[in-house]
Amino acid sequence: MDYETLCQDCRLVELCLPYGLPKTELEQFETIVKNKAPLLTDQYLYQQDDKCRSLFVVKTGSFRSFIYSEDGAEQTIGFYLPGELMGFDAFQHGRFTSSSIALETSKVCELPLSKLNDLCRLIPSLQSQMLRVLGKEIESDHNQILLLSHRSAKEKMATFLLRLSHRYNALGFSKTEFNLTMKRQDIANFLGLTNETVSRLLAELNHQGIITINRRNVKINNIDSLKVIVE
Amino acid sequence: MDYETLCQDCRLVELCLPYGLPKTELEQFETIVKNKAPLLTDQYLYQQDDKCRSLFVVKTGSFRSFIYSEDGAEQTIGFYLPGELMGFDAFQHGRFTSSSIALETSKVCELPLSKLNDLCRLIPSLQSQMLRVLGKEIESDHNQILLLSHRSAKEKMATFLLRLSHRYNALGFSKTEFNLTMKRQDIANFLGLTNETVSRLLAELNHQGIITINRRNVKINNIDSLKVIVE
DNA sequence: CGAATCATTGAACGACCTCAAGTTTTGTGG
DNA sequence: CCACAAAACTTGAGGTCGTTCAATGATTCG
Repeated sequence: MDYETLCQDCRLVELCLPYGLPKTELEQFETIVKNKAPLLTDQYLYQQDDKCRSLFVVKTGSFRSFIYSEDGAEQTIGFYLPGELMGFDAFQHGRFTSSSIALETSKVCELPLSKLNDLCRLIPSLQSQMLRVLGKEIESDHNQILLLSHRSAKEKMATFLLRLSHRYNALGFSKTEFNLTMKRQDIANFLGLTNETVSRLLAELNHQGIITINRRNVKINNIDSLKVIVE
Repeated sequence: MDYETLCQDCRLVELCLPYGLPKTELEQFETIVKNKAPLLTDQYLYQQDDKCRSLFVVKTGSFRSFIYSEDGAEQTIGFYLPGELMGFDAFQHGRFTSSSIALETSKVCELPLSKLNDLCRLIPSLQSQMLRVLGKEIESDHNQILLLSHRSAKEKMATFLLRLSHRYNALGFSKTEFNLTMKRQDIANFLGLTNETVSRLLAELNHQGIITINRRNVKINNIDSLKVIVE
């Protein structure tokens, strides 16, 4: 077996689906994980309406998921960092209702649904984990709804930065300095804004000294100021 | 056993969790369904941060779910009609992350989680149904994100009416005439608008003859016009 | 019947968008 | 490695849609 598929040695195991599984069951889980060739920037992991045969976990890199609305415009639904699962939206009809694209060279673990389902029946705690992760997805969508509904552009921008900071921190990276792997346009679309507005807001935060931004590199100088903006 | 708990005789069974279960398994499922006293208008089904011991299905009436954001303001997350499940957002940490309140006198079926989990292990097709319904919830949240991000107030309003029409139709009710069970304020909040804007938009649609609205009674006179607005 | 809640309507303001031009960075082929 | 084109990003000016504030009307309920 390929070294890379060993969950036991994966630094992300505590954030991932098999979190909390006893060693013997973790070993069972490892056997269903498939490797996939790394994806290059702008390469699709899956496309809307594709038949869904697997779920995917980000191992390295990052992804953007989005939906084509009826008029053909894209709507970004979310960004995925290491340890996060993608593909749940296909559970209803067996086909993906969104597309997922690599924002940089990225690796994923593939979890074939047929095997995953069988294993869930054998391992109740894996079953619970599945539901927990699904609940997390729903909660995160609710937070996004919250953000989009009644927040000013500035609040949206600050929240976006704080959430990224939080997620990178959970991954063991710096919570004050990181690189945005997505375009301004992607952020704007995700937040229900225009890229011009995003550009201006980042410039303003930069000017106020709250962040230092250079292209895609962000340094948060005053995290509390961001929190004040969000309230 | 109370008659009301018999899923076999429930007109909603095709929309509900046990959809597609063979008769013997449906009978098993029925044994875990608990009755609950009907809820009156403005009565909470559950509150944010409550420990989640059960999921709930709307049997009659309707509900509004919402989240208190940090500043204490409410954000309406969704409206629930008969056949729809509530409570999934609690899967992550075992506590509800939203509150649910009856919009009118309403009945629910209660599905105790402990028993439901056990049964899912025994009945694989129930397990699949759970995931399917969860996928539906996620897809519906994604549609809401889509709606909130880049749609004009008019598009939001038209979409809202069309979705209600569609859902009432699926329940066997008229798709052209129904009563709104929620306040203008609730609709506004749900759509990321103000109640004044909702009022004006409904008045405008009424003026154009596309709908006829009288307080909470809506008649859709020209469903195609609504679809044109949505595109 | 009176108070409270819900809904409607008007006028003015402002946040964000649109349009447009310019700058910086990235990518490609010679 | 350079030249050039394309893409990404920034910045400015003006316009618009939806909000805010305010007043009035309709309905519900004790």
